[in-house]
Amino acid sequence: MPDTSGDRQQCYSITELRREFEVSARTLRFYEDKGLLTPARDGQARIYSYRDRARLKLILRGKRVGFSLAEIKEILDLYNLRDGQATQLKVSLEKGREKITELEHQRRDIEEAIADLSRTCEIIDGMLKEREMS
Amino acid sequence: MPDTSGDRQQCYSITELRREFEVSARTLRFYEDKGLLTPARDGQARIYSYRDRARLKLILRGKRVGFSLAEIKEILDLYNLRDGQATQLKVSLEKGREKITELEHQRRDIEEAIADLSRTCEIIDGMLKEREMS
DNA sequence: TTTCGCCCTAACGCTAACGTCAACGTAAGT
DNA sequence: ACTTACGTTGACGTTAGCGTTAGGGCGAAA
Repeated sequence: MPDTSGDRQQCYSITELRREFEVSARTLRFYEDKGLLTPARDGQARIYSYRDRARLKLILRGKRVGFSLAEIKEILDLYNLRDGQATQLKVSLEKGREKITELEHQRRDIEEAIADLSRTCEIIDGMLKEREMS
Repeated sequence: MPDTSGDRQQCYSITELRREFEVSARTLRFYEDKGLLTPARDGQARIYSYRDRARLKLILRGKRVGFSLAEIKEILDLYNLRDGQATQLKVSLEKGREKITELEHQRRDIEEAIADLSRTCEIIDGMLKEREMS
């Protein structure tokens, strides 16, 4: 019987992580300061687990879609609920659904922006082709 | 024959605009400082045209989708090309298409974020229902 | 006339999200 | 023994995007 339990010994140093995601070490420490990441320690050195890596991924995506670090923290906390009182769970559920509708609005904004820009690009393209005629 | 040309005499004071879009007057002036808006003047007072209003709309949407004011300015400039050399037009076209692919990436990010959050919300929901059983 | 309400400029203040620099420890290669 | 690479903790600097006084003008209502 193979041991499938503690097998995920995937660990990362700070430089491994910063290279993979192209962020500075400063940034990773900053996120830790803000409670977004909580890597283990080997003496002083930080050791990032697979879960830390996953969280970082979420953080960066959150940033790309325009969330502040504070908001991202809220979202990360959502993924951390194993325990928690029922009332607390309800609050979290509420927050999660709010974020979702927020994201859906953003998606619409983005689609409109894409549509507008596409139209404009085609107009410019048209202007260029007209000039080629002359 | 009705005059369809100069008919759009739609003008807005700074307070009208700030109320409609729920931004501060300071913000509108700031955007002007940054060259994002260029309202006409009546003495010192700003007079915003219908086009200014449209630009503001674009600015705010740009912000919502995470563009910096500098990037938004670039985009706004795209909408302003009536003149311009052919080479300049090509550059603009290039920029516009870059923004579009950027936006498409963002849309994917957002869709993934929505999917993740939805799953998490359902899990939390499941946890709540389990507790109701006991 | 005084008080409103709306408008202006100029300039300092503030928060977020890091960058950057100083000063230091440790472990490995030469 | 020295350098090089990687790690650490402060702590100050920087940029963007406004907020917030401070100080004043203009026209209508009381």
